[in-house]
Amino acid sequence: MEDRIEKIKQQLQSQGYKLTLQREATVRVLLENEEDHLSAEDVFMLVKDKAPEIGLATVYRTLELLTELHVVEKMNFGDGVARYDLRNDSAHHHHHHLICVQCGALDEIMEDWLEPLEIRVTEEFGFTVLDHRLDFQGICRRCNEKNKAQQPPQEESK
Amino acid sequence: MEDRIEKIKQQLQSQGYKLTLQREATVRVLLENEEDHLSAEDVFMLVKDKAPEIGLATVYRTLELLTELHVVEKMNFGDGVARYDLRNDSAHHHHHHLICVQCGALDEIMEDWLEPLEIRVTEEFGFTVLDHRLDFQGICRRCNEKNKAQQPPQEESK
DNA sequence: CTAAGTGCAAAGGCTTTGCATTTCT
DNA sequence: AGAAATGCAAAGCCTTTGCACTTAG
Repeated sequence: MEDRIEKIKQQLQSQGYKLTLQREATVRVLLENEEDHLSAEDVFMLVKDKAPEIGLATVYRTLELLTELHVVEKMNFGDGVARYDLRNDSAHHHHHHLICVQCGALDEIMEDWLEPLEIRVTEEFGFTVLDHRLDFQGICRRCNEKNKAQQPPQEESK
Repeated sequence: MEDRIEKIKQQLQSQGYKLTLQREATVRVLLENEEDHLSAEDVFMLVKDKAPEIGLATVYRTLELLTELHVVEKMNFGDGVARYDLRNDSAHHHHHHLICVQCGALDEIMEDWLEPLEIRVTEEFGFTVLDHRLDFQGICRRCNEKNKAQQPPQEESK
């Protein structure tokens, strides 16, 4: 944990960036919530516990900086909010998402299923893959079961 | 072409929606630009040729309606603008994207490479797949060649 | 000391909404 | 006729930016 912070610190410093209290607090929040996909607003609220004076703009600026340094990955699930994930740049962190359109649950597949496809992309398209995103939209197990139990209406509510 | 418009018309009517000039014009624009990923603004500008009085709000409302009816697919490439694609709901239209991070080119793979993975998702996660999205980010063939020709600088421009 | 970073508030995009008016069925 | 749809402008989000002040190195 501390060593990972240390590493990110050095990454910042080696690029000539300063190590401010706000930046460290932000990185800590990201580390402590590695499993989640936090929005800037989420990070802001969490980071205020550690650095109450921090402003939302600084959080945005820090997340942008970390994205440039490839420390975090900026993601977009189509709900209009950017979400940020710490990158495990050791192994390809590349997880895939299962997004339930009924209840909104977001599940993850932690394995990387795409290696073979990346090879195909490279060979057939001359395209060098740096990153990828695979999302499935559908009905999650829980909703599937719920629906089976109580025969659902034909029409969607909206 | 006309038959596809007819089909969408009927789809609208069968759900009790009215067939306005604006909606038809919007659908035509989408049909005529099927290969592109138009933003609402793009659609708006194109549709103004056919229906000059139309307002941007109507375009948004129409695109939202068509999304609900699964006539179009709303997409998000992370640049903060929603883009809309007509869905070929006959065959799984599901194309994948190759996004070049250097020049911004957006190429497509028109085949569906994910059938086997969908089966796995269903079996291993009890998740019913309705749709999916697969994007690769990286360097396109053209940029790769350009880079090889003129040994590129070590640092990115920004 | 001085350039980089911060906080605040204002400004920017894209998208949605309220409301009076128009239009389809 | 009556409900649905439209256009316009205003309002709503999330995000970025300008600027004076603070701080890390």
